[in-house]
Amino acid sequence: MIDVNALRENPEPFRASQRARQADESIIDSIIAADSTRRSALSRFESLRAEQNAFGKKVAAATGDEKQSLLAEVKELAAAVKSAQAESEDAKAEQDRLVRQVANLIEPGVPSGGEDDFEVLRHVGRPRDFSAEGFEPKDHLELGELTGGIDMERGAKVSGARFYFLKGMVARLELALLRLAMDEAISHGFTPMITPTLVRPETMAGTGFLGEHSDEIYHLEEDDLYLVGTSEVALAGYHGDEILDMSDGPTRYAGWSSCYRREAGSHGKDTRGIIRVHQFNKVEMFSYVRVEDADAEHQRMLAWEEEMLAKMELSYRVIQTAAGDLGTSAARKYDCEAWIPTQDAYRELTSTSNCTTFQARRLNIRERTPAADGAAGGRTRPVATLNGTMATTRWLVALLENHQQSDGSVRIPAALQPYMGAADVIDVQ
RNA sequence: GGAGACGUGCCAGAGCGGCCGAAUGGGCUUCACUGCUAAUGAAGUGUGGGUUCCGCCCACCGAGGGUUCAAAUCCCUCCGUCUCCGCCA
Repeated sequence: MIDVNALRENPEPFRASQRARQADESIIDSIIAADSTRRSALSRFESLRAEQNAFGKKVAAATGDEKQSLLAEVKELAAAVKSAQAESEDAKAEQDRLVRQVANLIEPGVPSGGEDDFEVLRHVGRPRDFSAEGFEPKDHLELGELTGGIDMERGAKVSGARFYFLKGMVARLELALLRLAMDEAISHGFTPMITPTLVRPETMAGTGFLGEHSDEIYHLEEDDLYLVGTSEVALAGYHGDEILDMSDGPTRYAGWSSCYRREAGSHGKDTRGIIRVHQFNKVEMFSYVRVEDADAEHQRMLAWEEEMLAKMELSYRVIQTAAGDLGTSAARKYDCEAWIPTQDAYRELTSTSNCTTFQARRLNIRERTPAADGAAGGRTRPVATLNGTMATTRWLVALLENHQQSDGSVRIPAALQPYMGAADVIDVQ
């Protein structure tokens, strides 16, 4: 959640952020009003409570008749305390309700506007020219079927639409991709993690996914558990309610997990193949850093993603998402989109977000600041969290299509070959 | 699935309904002593919030409710940990 103290001291950036996100700006003033109501209610309650506490000491010391009369006297006070407490709690709840509706304060330079207002930062590599090579590219599903590697029909039979089986060499290709991604992450200082995919409501809410996107998430009614859409959820919750030591630099985790998405509201979109599915696998980078280091870490994550794309020998572009298309938690987001020949389009393969202190505030994750000139006891403050994609099942789409050969076989990028028993091609069956 | 025990500060571990934000031990920090280390002694050492802000006040003893003038302490629910029995991998 956003920093209410900062908002109170200087509301204008928050108003501007709301405007850029095309969100409700008036809520900022509602929060300021709720905050002052809350604080005066709290003061009232606390002074009454102090009075009651003082009285309680007298009651404890007194005996006999004196005690009885004090008891009669304090009863009224107890009732007043109770109602003041209720008022104060209500005011706090109201402020909370408002504050939780506000998405993260955007970072400077994030373009205003919605989904189509992204900024293209650069293009890397050239899209492969199939007409110059003299053949028409097949799409990833056709290639997957030719190589015996993707079975959508049986996926649908067993589990329904948007489910699939990966088989044989394509299954191995996914494992190779994810293992390389993990190894790359490890080499960048990430600790490998295999995470839970079912989480409690508090964890899901903490990462900011239960807001406007809650219809995207699978919920198990019987157990009140949510299936995660990314291991980011578990990795953010991992240090919930903890005070971290950030003196040795960022704490980095690479999460490997299955991811589940309902894809509600995307009926008819990307229905062919495995580009948009209910279940896929992902290796995700997640960093806890000091606020001052957040921007630099974000740039590093983007660079690491680009390294992976380069190893996969894919051409892509890097975009910065516009404010209105950022998630609730993100203050800035970069996507890398790979060229997909049969769609004549760039499609998202990676996404890296700087969530600044937004998630950490909700999940209560702090660090101890170094004490001034060696004195004991530094203060605590929220850390920043960032996440970024190292690889996902969707990458197979780009790999299959971009590295296909005229006969429908698929070349395996050199970086993946060691993970596939040195095979260099996926043959047609 | 059945029966029971327990959840207190960085760790261990006390805690009659008011004198408990919490004994004691360890750890850690600082200081003193010592040629260095060790040992010893002294002081300090949770988090969040309010404020008339070098001080005072409020809240927090797994979480949430309740009883009471007053709850770490009593009652209920939930979460978690452990033990035993049963069952299944």
